[in-house]
Amino acid sequence: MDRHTAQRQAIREVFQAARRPLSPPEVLQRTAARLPQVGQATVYRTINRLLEEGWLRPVLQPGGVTCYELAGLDHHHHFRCRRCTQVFDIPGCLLGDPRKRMPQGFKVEDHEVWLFGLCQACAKAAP
Amino acid sequence: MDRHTAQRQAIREVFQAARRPLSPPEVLQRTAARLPQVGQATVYRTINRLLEEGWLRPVLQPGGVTCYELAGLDHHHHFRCRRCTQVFDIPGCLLGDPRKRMPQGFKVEDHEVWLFGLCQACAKAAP
DNA sequence: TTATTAATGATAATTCATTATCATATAGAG
DNA sequence: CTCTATATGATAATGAATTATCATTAATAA
Repeated sequence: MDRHTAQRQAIREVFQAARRPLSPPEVLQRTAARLPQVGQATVYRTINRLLEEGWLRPVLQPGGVTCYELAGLDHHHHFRCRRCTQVFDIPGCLLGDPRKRMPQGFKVEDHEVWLFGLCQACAKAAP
Repeated sequence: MDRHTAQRQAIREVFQAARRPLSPPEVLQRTAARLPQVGQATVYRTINRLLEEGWLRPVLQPGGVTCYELAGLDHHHHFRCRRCTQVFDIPGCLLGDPRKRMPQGFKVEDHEVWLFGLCQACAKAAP
């Protein structure tokens, strides 16, 4: 049976409030702001449960930690700030039709676009 | 001082022959075809040296092992086969201008495009 | 050819993210 | 309210990639 706990509720609300992909340490930090005693094992366990439920999905960074975002968002891409390493959503799709450039016989099923640079806050702080 | 060894030469030739990014285990396997006694430590050490020399550059996969490719190739993107996990080059750039979709104040410096699906060999084998 | 010193190979150690363990706390059924 | 099974928190263990160690090998300067 599935019990409703303060930890799970808080972690869900953290993701809903973030509006961007979060890493497990980020989830821990934000959840601990409300439940200071929360442990990282609970964060990992809850993330895994929310993945199984289809409420979250993984965001696999090139050369970065795995983050998680709400499942069911519209197709979009991601931006990572090289200074603060936070990941942000870029709405819409930036990709042209890949098929015209593919080698013969390759079947494209999915794609990802990653943008890198400075986020608004870091661009101001380190111009 | 820099000594010329059969291992280094072989590893360089493996990268030049591959024409796609290689993971350290792939480099080890291909190098061992010529130098059966080669150790993985030598592969890692040599890759690091070739990176420092600017002869290789890292290819960081989303959710995959780090691969390496020849530095100085023209701008291109990458395809990963979900069946054999090999990475292939996609020549040219598939990206539209990202600036029109960026949130205010973000500075885009770089980008990556990843395509996923089945490579030619795997598409034939598992249709 | 010899001496020296960098490179190698085998393997131990490290790192970092994630998972397992287990005693305790607590949600929710009755 | 009481009971029981699930969830939690602290921490140990794991797994995978990479790096360090060190005795041995071998490239190259003299």
